[in-house]
Amino acid sequence: MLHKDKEVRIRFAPSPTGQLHVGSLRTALYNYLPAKKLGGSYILRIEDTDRNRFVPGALENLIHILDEMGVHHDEGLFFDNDTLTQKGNNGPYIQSQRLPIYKKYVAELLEKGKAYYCFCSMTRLTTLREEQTQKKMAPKYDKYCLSLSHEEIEERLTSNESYVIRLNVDENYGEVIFNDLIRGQVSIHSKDVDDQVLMKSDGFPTYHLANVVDDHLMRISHVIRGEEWLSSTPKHILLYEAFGWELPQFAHLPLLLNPDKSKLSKRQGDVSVEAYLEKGYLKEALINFVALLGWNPGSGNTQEIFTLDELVQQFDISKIHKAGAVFDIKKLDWMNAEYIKKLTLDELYEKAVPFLTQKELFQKWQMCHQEYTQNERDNFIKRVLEIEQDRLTKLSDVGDHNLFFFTETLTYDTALLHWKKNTGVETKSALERALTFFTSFTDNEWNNRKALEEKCMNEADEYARILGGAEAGKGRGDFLWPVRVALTGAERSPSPFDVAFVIGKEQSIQRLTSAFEKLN
RNA sequence: GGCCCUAUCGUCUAUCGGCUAGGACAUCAGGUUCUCAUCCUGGUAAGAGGGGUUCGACUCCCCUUAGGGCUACCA
Repeated sequence: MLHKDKEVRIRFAPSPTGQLHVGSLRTALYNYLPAKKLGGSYILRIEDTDRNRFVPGALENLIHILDEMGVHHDEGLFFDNDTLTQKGNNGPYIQSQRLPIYKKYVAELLEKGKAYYCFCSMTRLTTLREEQTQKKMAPKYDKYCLSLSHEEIEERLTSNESYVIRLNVDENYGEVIFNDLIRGQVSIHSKDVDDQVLMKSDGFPTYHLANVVDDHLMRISHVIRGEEWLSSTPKHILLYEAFGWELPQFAHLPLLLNPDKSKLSKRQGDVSVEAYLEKGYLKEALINFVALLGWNPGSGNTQEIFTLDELVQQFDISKIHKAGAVFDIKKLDWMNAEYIKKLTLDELYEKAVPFLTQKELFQKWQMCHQEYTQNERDNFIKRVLEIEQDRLTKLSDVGDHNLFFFTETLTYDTALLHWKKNTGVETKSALERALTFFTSFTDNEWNNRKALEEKCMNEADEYARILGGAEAGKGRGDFLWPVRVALTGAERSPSPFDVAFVIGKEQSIQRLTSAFEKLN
């Protein structure tokens, strides 16, 4: 099926209209993966033929974000050191710089009678469409200008009349049949194919012309794009045939969907890669997640977590699905948490600090601890992260679950200090005991999380034993619960020894003292 | 309206004629545990409907239904 004898050259050809859509990221990936898997080239071409949709900076942003996501192209348009450059022998790789090429090929079409001038006004086209829809017919151009004489065309051209150039579709051609790598044989009758505009009145080509010309000239072997292009593929095939060019392999990808199954849109949540990155999703998780929306290795392979390299190794176009896939943020959350758990502390630190430092709770903490050196500050952050790592869904969640790390004035109901149905007398003695216990620590011991935990658990057991142990219905909780609440003021939190480890000896003793005094 | 595509748990999916329909997320229950999170165990949950073909259909064919895409001098 795949032309193994032919050089594999696969392109991703986005329009720079703003931020990178997650659907586009997946399309990019589904082009990149087979290109790499088959040992071919992955090319980035920019399709900027719509001047009305020009967005300043969008092009640079597009290239930058693709690069940041790790989907690197071998050929095409690059953005190095703030300047646009092109790499490869098939350029330019931006369509607005290829206008003379399209002119040349459209002239060839004109000459062959496969295309024709059209001078119809917008109002004529609009009324034509209205009439057709009223008669419940499919809106289609009526070939009105096809019958224009050479003289008349010349005359109108010289008088600078506005015109477009249309594809001359032969209604009697019959079924246009093609074999889609994902959908199998697809056929659409030529009578249902419109005389598509190929060259707009502003001299720019439409997608259809530019795409076909460029794919041929750039020797693209596989055209892998969204399903929205499926119904215009016959136009493209007719163009390839008009030029006498060999067809590439086509593969039309299923769409990404909203929870209500409509096409993924901004109305129902974030759609840009940038937005997800800003929300604290890791690029690796995003790539992994999006890759699995419409593809999986199949045949009993239940692997869910993939690196980019593993995706390249295992990818197979024939295993791409036909049906659209709902973008389920819950599964992305799970996957992101998995990736966060796998990070080393240093990696987590590097990725999470930007999120933490922009938080008010952290800024306030920093104000209160201006005496801290950079080292002491980093040390504190790393301790926080060490404890939070298993509790994070997104990087932006850092600190949110454990506010008591950052504030020294705890407000809580004294009743919370008592574990279950404790009398309060025991709570007080537990706090008293914890106070002497923590005071006995050296700084060195305090900095060792494992040792701190071990000693703390021993102390809890010892305390439970003194109270009478299991026989008396007493346990570790009689010690650990009040200590934890004293340190956090919260009903839910990490273990007391973990909290103590983060906030330090001095602060721990201070909080225990304060709790103890509350009980008087 | 026309043309085209699609259809397995709520969601992502395995299955390429033999199925007690498997996995993951979510959800529920239990365990570990001072609480939370992590972790471990288990449960609920699916082949849109109707016809064929076949010894046998989730798998192949047809119809219906539902959803989606396209229907621009946008991509």
